[in-house]
Amino acid sequence: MRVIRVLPDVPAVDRAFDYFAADDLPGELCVGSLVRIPFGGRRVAGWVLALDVEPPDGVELSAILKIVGRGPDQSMIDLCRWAAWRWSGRLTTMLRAASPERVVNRLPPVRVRIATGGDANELAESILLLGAGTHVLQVSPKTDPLSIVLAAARLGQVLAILPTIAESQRVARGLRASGAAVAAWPWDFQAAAGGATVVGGRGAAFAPAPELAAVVVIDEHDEMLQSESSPTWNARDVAIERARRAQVPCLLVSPCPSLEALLAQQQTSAVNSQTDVARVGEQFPARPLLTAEVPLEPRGRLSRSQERAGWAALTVLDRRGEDIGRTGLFSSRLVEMIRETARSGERVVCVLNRTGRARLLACRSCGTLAECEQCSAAVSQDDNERLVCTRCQKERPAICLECGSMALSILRGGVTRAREELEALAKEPVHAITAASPKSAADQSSGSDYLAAARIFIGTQAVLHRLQDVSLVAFLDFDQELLAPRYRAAEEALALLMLSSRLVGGREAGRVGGREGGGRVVVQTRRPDHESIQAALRAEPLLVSYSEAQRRILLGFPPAAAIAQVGYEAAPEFIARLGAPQGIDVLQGEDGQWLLRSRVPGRLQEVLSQVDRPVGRLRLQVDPVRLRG
DNA sequence: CGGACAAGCTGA
DNA sequence: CAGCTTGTCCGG
Repeated sequence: MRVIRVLPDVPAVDRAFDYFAADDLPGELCVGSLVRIPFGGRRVAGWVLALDVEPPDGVELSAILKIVGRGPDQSMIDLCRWAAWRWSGRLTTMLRAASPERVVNRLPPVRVRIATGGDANELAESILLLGAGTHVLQVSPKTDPLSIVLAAARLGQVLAILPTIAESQRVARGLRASGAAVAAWPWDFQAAAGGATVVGGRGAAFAPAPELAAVVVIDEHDEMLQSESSPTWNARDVAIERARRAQVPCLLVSPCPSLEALLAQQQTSAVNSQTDVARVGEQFPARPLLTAEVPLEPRGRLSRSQERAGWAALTVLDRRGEDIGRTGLFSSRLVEMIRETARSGERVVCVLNRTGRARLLACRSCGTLAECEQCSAAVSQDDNERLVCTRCQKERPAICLECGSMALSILRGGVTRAREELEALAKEPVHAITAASPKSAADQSSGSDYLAAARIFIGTQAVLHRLQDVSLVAFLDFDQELLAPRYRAAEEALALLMLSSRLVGGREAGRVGGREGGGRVVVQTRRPDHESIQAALRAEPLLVSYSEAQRRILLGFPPAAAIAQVGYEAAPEFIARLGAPQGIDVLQGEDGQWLLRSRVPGRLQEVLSQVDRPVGRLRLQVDPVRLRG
């Protein structure tokens, strides 16, 4: 009979309990094993956190019911603890991410089968030779991720993390073809634990890898790498920490590197020592924040000509001189380009990040802005022509609250309205695609229906992920991206232009894309000098990094500061319990949410871990991709 | 989270 | 005061 410590798989219970474990239970009992336990009158799953512990006196222990299977090992539990600390989340949430989807009973002997064939990226190979540390590799939009992963997969077991599962599966196929043993996360826990090269989405950051030789993050700037619900852990940052602990190189790959990546690269030489790998008490090594002294230079870069070749030719349509109220969303020059492209049988995609029919309306007779009768936020008009509040979702018919008039004019239109407008201008069918429209509708592989022959599409930025073989991508209102009330707006805008470059250039091996491919990206803007546009125009993404770094330092946003957003009913009580700790700024937002900010490394995490959560719904998001919501 | 139990409200 | 609702606590 042994006494073991188990963390119940109950989100609200962030505490371990001790249990007896009979010696004759079938299955192997080790740290990280998944077990079934009686808990509070129920039977729940749990993780074994420690074996042969000293039980506290005065408590009657129960016995575990069953050893279910294998789970995350000790090093992965430690990494989960770090992530729970870093993003002020619960250990349970992180352990779930690190556990197999289905029961795994036996682990195969560890045997690494490395990649031998395939076209490995030479630049990646040379950077990997530098050894342990975080290395930023700035590539071209059309650099094939597979070639990068292949370069790493020659070293041994590799962890390859990509923003989407779909793209990770493409890379997995390529890796298999070159002779590597591949584990597709989240399905192949067993193979990963057996030494296969792991390929997956952000969750793969927590896959087992006993013989880890390198970690590769593809498109490390991509927001998909961050969890949108709290804890808002970011796979890139988990990858950096994981590689540091394992003393292996971490390759952060992107055509438009994030400030987080460039900062992390700078730090590895300073922070990367064996001594701080072990956790001391509950304290973790805090990474420095961005300062003006940090050089923003990727360690690896393609030649200028190689890099430029992947960025599509960008046409900037300056609308400063125009009366937008009269000319609408489509400048005559743009309509011309759209018609011309469609006439030659090629595909056009227009991007407008506003759904529905109208996003801002005013009464035609009295001029009053249409507001929500309940919370007075601006209302938008949905496809059914009813008015919907953008804040509280309350619906009402399209009537002016002031004078009862039913004639409302659209000040800012959405995709539905723009589609009608474009169809009239282009004189050919235009297809609207939004995140809400069915996935297969625009997928040319799905069928031989009329959409396969369709040439003009319009939609929110979701279209950029839905279509292939496009010759023209047009952003109808790029200022909306540039001036979005989000602190990452400039980087996000550049990422959109990068993604568009891929779309018009294609990234298939042997296909010529980007500038040489003839595809075009067009932006309509009143801010033609904005650094995001200039960066794409000159194929020099670091232009955004330089100006962004200054702005983040000035305004106190990540990675120059740590921030946390606190919301929901329990927020006031949480803030009250927090008090006014040193090194933390507490700012109250107008929408009942609070923003916490600290410019002292690790201080925010330290303070947040000391506050005990009040009862009730609480949203606590550390360094989220987006504020508000 | 979900069950147990205690404290408060209602109705005859 | 039974019977039910609402709140708080705790689980090994």
